[in-house]
Amino acid sequence: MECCQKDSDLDASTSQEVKSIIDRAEQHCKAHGSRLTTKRKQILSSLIKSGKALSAYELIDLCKEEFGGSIPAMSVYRILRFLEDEHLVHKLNLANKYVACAHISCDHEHSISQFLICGGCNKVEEVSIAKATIDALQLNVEEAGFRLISPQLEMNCMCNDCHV
Amino acid sequence: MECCQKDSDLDASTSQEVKSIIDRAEQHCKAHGSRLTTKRKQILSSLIKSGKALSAYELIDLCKEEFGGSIPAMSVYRILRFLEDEHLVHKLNLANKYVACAHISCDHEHSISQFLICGGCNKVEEVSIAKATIDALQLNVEEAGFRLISPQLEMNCMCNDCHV
DNA sequence: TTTGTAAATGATGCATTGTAACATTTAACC
DNA sequence: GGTTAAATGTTACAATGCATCATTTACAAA
Repeated sequence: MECCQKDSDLDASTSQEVKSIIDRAEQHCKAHGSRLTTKRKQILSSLIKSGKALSAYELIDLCKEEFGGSIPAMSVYRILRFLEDEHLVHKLNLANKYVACAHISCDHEHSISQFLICGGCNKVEEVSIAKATIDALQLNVEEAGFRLISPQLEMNCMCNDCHV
Repeated sequence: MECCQKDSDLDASTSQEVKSIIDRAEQHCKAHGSRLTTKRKQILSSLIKSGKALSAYELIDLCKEEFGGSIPAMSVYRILRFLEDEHLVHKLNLANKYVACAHISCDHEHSISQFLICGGCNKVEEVSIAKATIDALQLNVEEAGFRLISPQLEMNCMCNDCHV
């Protein structure tokens, strides 16, 4: 799991890093027979650059700032769903916001993640969970007569920067 | 933890059981210097009877059906916040819905819960989590430089009744 | 090149959710 | 009763998300 450790010093990736991730995402899409179009790239790179969880409407504003043309809300939602289907973006249901997957440049399929969402600045950390922990939660689910649908864990937190 | 096991056969509580829980909730409020008013009782008992997660607007409809008078949306939201503050109701942020706390009739303060939300029928099971599991998740949080705000876990599931 | 087809995006409108701001009613206490 | 604070009602509105249909774009076959 060393392949995808984040640099701990900076959240905003350099433009070079972003470009490299986007390239990687494009390869990924090609391999799946789908296309990473211009608008889709804009949305994805805005998400990557921000390093935060953003709502659909925040993304609209950000893309307008950065790329000029305004993308209608409907398109943003469709694009976000596309990116989700391609596993390039995660939807955080707790906050109704979206984050770029932290593992786009990794080769391996990543497992169940725990998303730590800062209530102050919306920064999101995507950390992996020990299998034993997952198993324990899963056991609770089965004992209650339920089946897990979306095993991603989301927790409301405060990052150390925001915490006073 | 045997005190608050749910009957596994039926979700809808009998009117007698509901009344007893409401009485208990009223005592709880009195002890805190707050009042469980008629409307608040209506909302709470609707939640208890349903045994499901309900949205604010679903609660409006349900209360109108059951008690006649219609409660305005604004009031429902205020009442839900009150009940939350009194720990009689949990807000499920994943679904933007509300459930009655499963431990109103218990004496002990209950610990961190894992909420299993059925995407089919909105039935909710509130199960407790082993301390070791909580610790493992908490450790992830701290290692990432975050602090937990609301440790309640919510997971999208399907109950066996809904799963085909 | 052209043309046909499906994918992608744009535009419009609407249902739902949640809350702000102010008005009114109710409960409790002197 | 009269006073005061809590609780509830009323109105209006902002934000979110999506359904629906219109238009544009990309790509392949003729």
